[in-house]
Amino acid sequence: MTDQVDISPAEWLVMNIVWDRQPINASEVIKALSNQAWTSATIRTFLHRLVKKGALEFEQEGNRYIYSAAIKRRSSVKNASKSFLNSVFDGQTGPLITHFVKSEKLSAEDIQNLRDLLDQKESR
Amino acid sequence: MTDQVDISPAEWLVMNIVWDRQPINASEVIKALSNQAWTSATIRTFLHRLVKKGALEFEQEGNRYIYSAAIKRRSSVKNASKSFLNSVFDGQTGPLITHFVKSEKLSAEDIQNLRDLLDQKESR
DNA sequence: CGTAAATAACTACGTCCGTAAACATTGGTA
DNA sequence: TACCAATGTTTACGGACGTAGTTATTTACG
Repeated sequence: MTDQVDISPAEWLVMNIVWDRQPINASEVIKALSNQAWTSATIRTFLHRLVKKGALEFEQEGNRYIYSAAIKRRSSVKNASKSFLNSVFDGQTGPLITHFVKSEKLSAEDIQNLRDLLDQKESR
Repeated sequence: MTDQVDISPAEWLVMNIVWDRQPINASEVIKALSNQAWTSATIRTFLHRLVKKGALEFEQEGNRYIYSAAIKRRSSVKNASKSFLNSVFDGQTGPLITHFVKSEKLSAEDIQNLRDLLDQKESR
């Protein structure tokens, strides 16, 4: 509700790093994303844009910035998930979940967690 | 694998109509999307672009086109879902499913279906 | 047959995105 | 202190996207 910042797919990778390890500086983010085929300049652009969008904030320390998230992960995930649900699955949650259960791997633990969740869900 | 056509969020709404009701002409698509705040010209642009992308094909009948999907819904959903999973949930299916189970409504039927699915999933 | 209505094709336009190079600034090191 | 390396800032660019107006074509109706 309060947030509503649009995060692009590439930017999501950056945000997830920051949410996981904030506060964090640019070179650490770059290192964490070295598996992606991006130059450091590209990642710095993403950081810059995310600050401009209001998704990140920073504190200056010497000549570098230490980034932190300025928006909540929970609500950002919620926004993005809702959009995805509505466009790809026409708002139908059942089919969406079915799809992921069917086509992705789940550990025994994941499965047990889900069973528990479904129990809770039902008993209310 | 074979497909790999990028479908934008707005285009997904169009594709879902077509997959559900093909073959279908433009004005039927427009009517089906009258809940969206789009002019008919906008929707015609989407149809046009989708043909160009190879996601739709058509047969001419008089002065109008009858559209059908040229790509499989299953694999398109799979592609889009994979991208979403990777960017927003960092590839982790468990958290993704948990999120949707927690934050969206599920009918008793949905829940039962899921339980069955989990049983199958486990026993192999 | 002429003309209006429907339909498709073409054009447009600002923004976002992925992708980065070029430039400016600052701080550490020789 | 001079200069290189790291870091941030600015600029760039083509393509996709949402959004639609304009133009051309075709068909149905009066």
